[in-house]
Amino acid sequence: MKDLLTTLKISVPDKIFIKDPETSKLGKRIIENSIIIINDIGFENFTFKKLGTKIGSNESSIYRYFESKHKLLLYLSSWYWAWLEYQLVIETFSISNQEEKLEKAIKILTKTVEKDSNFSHINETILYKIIVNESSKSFLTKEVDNDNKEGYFQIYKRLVTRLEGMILDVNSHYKFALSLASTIIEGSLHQHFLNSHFPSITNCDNHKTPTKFFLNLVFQTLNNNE
Amino acid sequence: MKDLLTTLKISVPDKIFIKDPETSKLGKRIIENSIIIINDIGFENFTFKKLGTKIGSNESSIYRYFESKHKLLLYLSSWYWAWLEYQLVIETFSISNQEEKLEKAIKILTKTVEKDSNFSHINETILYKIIVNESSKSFLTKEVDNDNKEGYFQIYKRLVTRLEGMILDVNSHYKFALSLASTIIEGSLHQHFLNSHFPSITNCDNHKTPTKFFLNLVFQTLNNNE
DNA sequence: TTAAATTGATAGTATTACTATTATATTTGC
DNA sequence: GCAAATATAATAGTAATACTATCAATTTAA
Repeated sequence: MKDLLTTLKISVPDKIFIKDPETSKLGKRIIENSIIIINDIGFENFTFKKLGTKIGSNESSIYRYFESKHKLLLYLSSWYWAWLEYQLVIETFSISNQEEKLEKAIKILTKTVEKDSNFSHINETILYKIIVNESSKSFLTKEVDNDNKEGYFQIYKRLVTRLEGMILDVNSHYKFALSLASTIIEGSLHQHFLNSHFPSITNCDNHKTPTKFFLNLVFQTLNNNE
Repeated sequence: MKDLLTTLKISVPDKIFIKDPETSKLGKRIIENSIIIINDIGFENFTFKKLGTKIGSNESSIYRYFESKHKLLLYLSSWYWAWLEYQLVIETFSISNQEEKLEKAIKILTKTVEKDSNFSHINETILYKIIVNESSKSFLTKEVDNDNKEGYFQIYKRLVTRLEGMILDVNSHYKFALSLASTIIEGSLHQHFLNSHFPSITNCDNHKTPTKFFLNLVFQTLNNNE
């Protein structure tokens, strides 16, 4: 897996950026350090000026890569979902038993990202924290329909429909496969968030993981619909 | 129900505001019109200046009620959850059958708010849209732990634990009652959002409602855990 | 009716989220 | 190895945001 990722490039819809940050040293520093700063101070407090200062570069140079910090967030989100999708496809590819395949998929999609794979300038552990805390802001805007039309959420949507397919392969009669798939993916982020900030309204912790919660939820539901 | 609400006051943690908007005409106009503007232009584009212009009042006067627009969002969220909690308690109070009670609770918590009750200056239908689109932003911040300590999320958390109680009354062996409760409440908002903006990743629509999805999910799960 | 409280008007500040211009490096193609 | 193209840096500027402060005018309550 790791080896494959050193040669393969995660690719993000190219309308998201003005200039592909993967094509230059500065671009990579922008991505690497924006992840660190957003995690440190939050997306609202993050500015291109602060990023410029941190990387010893100029605000105006960053604007040549991304037209706004919102686009940068879209980029980071897309990158993360592409990275997860990649793992999902590789790690479930050879599993022929459908239940086993779905189980593996849910494990991948609901786990905490704890180890940085170190194959690039992107620290996936920190990026995962940003996804938990900030990624909803990429679509909870007045521009969401326009952004969607531009294709900025295609990877995320493709991931949901992949999971839907696996759900239907286990039970083709189930009527809410898409809703269940989207609930697993968003709900898992939410349970991780609650574990960190509102432990009184989740059962999830290091032992009772979101993975266990969703595995139980999904299989009890699928095993008992028609 | 409606009659009761004309005499009862929905109460919100009082540290959220500087001056209680319910105690004056201006305060009520602030609440009434902030809901309208936030729904129109989104929370990011909403400012106290724009609100002041709309209600023919001064920016500085609004600051005497809320120290920031974030506090106003916390107020609106708390108000909404208190309003929902009120309905939940009243409408499930006299149901003795536990399954029936939980069913009723899920129906209340996952339904689309479509009719304005008209008992006050607050339009619940529009407020509901704000909850769907903006309420996550009330806790997805760097200040969340502090805000939580101040008690700003107490009504929301109480609502989740009420639902947890009802889940446990149906199946006391189930290990994820809190996580299921929080998933129902947040997940339902998310499915409504997807229905409006990303219909390709949800099965939910006017006929296949989030209510049906969650009712099926919850009862299949609870009926098959120990 | 007088004081207290509320609201309005105006001004001011630091920061944000950019755009524009010009100068200086760096890379590349021949 | 050098010119041309491209990328980056520096500086300046703008309208808007998210406030705070002050003081005057108005309303309300004792």
